[in-house]
Amino acid sequence: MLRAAAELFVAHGYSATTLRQIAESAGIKAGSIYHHFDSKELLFSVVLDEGIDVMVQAFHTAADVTSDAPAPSRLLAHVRAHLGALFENGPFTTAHVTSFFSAPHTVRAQAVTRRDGYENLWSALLNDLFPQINRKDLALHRLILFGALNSTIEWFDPAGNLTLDQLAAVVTNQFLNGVQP
Amino acid sequence: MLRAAAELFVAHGYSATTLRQIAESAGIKAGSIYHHFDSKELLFSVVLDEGIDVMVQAFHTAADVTSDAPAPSRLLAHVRAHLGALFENGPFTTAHVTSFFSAPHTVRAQAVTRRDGYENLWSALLNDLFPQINRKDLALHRLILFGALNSTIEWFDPAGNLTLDQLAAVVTNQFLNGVQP
DNA sequence: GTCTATAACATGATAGAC
DNA sequence: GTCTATCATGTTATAGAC
Repeated sequence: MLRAAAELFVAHGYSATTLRQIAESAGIKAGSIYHHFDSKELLFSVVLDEGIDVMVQAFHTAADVTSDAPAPSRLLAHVRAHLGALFENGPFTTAHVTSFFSAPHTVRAQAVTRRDGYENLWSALLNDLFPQINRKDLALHRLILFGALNSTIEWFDPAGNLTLDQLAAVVTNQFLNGVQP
Repeated sequence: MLRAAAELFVAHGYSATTLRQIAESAGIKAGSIYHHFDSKELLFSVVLDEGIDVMVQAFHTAADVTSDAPAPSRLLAHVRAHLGALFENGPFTTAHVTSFFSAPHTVRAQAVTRRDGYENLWSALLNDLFPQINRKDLALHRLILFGALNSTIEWFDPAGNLTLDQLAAVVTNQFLNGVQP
């Protein structure tokens, strides 16, 4: 049922998604939702939290596998992990990208706070990979990278010609070397 | 009043914004809106169209000014123009980024169609600037760049230490050369 | 061109039976 | 844990006076 809710939130945004739709998609009636969640806002909060968990877990898996690899390989693994969290691990992570602006302010504020942990993981990683670049610049580069990664859900089609591995390679290479061939 | 509507759509998303809010913010009553627009969807459509106009106009201005400059300067001018459309020219362009996913499918489909024109301008520009790179790769690089540019509205503060000119320079340099210092 | 009033309906949430 | 009501309210949209 959390999954059903997340899918609808992703598809229509927070306020356009009704509890009746969620209930129907989960095979129950609307009133029954309140036995599990005290409010619609709280339900959405749980969906977002789940999304963060998926991303954090993907990050740590990538970190374990590539801890002693060269910098470009490590970066590629983490880019691939983030994209995997978006495209392969359900609608929870995607909700952060599509439904964030349609959520009430209180929910947004909570989500931002919880996302900090994940973003700090990335900051530490980049500082570790590129010790010669100062941290302020690196923080900007991270935001640019995040923007590029998250916006892929607006145009990337996992069933298309380009695979996720290839997409990760393109984004990583663009991040490291720019467009110059 | 279009401006008031756009600001509210940006702040709360499509469906969380009510006609009463828009009317109040415009200094009239809700019923009066229907003398100007036939429906809420149509009102939002007009807001989005206005946003595209702003972006296209910014593009052409940048093109006129830098038509015979070297490639990096031309790219920088266009990046700056796009960011200017987002941060300096009102809430119409921003609506495309923040309120897109909370809008009804019909409105989304229209917006996508209308945005094609603007995206084609960019495709032509990049093909012109980087003739040595094949067009398929360049199309991917454009999508990555767009993602980075549009997502700046989630974190960039025009009143902060970093200026728009500096932001444009950082993004352009990252796009051309990557993070390596 | 704006107002008031209202129709017609959808929404989040609650109460109590089973 | 799910159901069937139902409440109270808010929503888009319309009709007609001014």
